[in-house]
This record gives sequence, structure tokens and C-alpha cells, in this order.
Amino acid sequence: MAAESARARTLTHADPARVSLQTALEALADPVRRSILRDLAAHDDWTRACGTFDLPVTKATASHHFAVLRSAGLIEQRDEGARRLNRLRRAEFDAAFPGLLAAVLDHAED
Amino acid sequence: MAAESARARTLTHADPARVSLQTALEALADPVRRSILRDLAAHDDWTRACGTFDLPVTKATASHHFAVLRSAGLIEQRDEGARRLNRLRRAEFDAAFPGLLAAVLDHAED
DNA sequence: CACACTGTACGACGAGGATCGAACACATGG
DNA sequence: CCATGTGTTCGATCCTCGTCGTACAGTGTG
Repeated sequence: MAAESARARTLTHADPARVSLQTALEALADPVRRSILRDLAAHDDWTRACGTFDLPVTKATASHHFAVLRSAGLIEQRDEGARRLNRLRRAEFDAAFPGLLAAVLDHAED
Repeated sequence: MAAESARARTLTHADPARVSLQTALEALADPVRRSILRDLAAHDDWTRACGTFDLPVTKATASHHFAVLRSAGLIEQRDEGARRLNRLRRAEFDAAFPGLLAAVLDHAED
């Protein structure tokens, strides 16, 4: 009987393979979201909770950005107690959009 | 003496090397603009005038999109009589954003 | 010159999205 | 149980951007 927590029900992940290029590019075209992705790329999977990112926005806005990244198939999230841990879906996203993530994350500026 | 035509004065090209990743991604995150780029990629340089593209927008809007692509260092334009010819700046843009253009243009859908 | 054609400039409009504050849900530790 | 910490949701606001119609500027042709 499942017993998914009410919390987890808000966690809808998009399959990167079914994400449109439009959605992917829109998700990547925001500096706050790119900073989240860079941060994730620089750390091990499941080691960064949403609140541990140093972002120039309130937590409400940050929550919005995490949702957008989830909908674009760029990140995966998992609840660990009161915290929500994150993982960059590098391999899956690369399979759907070869070279795109590397082109964005490997860029020096921005 | 120069004698640049008044027409050509409206042609300000951005150097791809000085374009920010933000600007590049914003330019790429529009379906009409991507369709222009795909069209250019499929034809020889300087063979396509602005009016020869089959776009789902009016010419005023199309003109705006060409200006955005120019500002992002993605295309180069040259006046040929009454027409304005276009060229995809593939090499220069690739040097500034390695892999980005390929990732976008080589994608099947969109 | 008059006319057609190509493309830009300008002003206006509407939709979408980034942002915030406040309220809420859940987990955890005293 | 109460307080604290984490994160989401909701409504409101603001502002950018895509879009259009119209007017305009050059070019070329009859």
C-alpha cells in the first residue's frame, strides 16, 4: 500500500526523453537555474539540499526554479526527512540532448 | 568617404566572442529563431534573403527576430540591393560556445 | 516619375514568467 | 507538546518579450 507521503506527492519528475527542446532551453535560459545546475555538477549526487544553495532569491522563488528544473528533466529530487536532496540527471539528459548540458555548464562566464 | 548607405547603418553585428551565454541561450530559446537557424544551416551562405523564409509571423516580427539573432552573434547579414542576405556564423559562434549550436540544431524535434 | 518590393522603426497590446510575502505542511529536537 | 527548520503553494505584482498594424526608407523596374 504504497504510503507515499503527502509531501512526496508534489514531486512530479519529467522523463528527459519526453521533454521538448523548447522546454529544455527555457529551463537553461535562466541564470539562477544555471547556477543551481553548476552547483550540482560540482558536488556528488544527493549531497545538496535545496536550502544549501546560495541563491539571490527568496525560498519561494528558489522552490519555483527547482520545480522548473524537475519539469525539464534536468534534476531529480528525493525527500530525506525534512530536506529535499538533489541530483543532476546528467546521463539521462545527455541522452536526450547530446552536448547541450556540457555546452552550457562548461562555459566559463555566466 | 565611406559612403555607407543609410540602410547599412542599421546593421550592427555582435562579436560572438563578446556575447554572454545568457544572450545566446535567450536567442536560441525561441522556435521561430531556431527555425531560421535551421534553414540557414541547410543552405549555402548568402543565399537566403529575409523574405524567403517561411515563418508563421508577420514581416515586422520576422525583422525583430533577425535583429535578435544578429545581436547574439548567431547570424551575419549583408545588403544586396533591396534584399538582405543572411549567413549562419557557425565557426565563430562555435568558437565562443563549443557544442551549443550543434546540440540545438542537430536535435530531431522542434 | 510612379509603382512594386524588401525590410526597418515605432507604438501598442497581451501573455507569460520571475519575483515576493504570507500562509501552510511536514519533520525533527527540545 | 511546542518551537524550529525546510520546502511548497497561493495570490499579487511587475516587467520583459513576442506579436501586430502602420508608417517609413531604400532599391529596382516600367
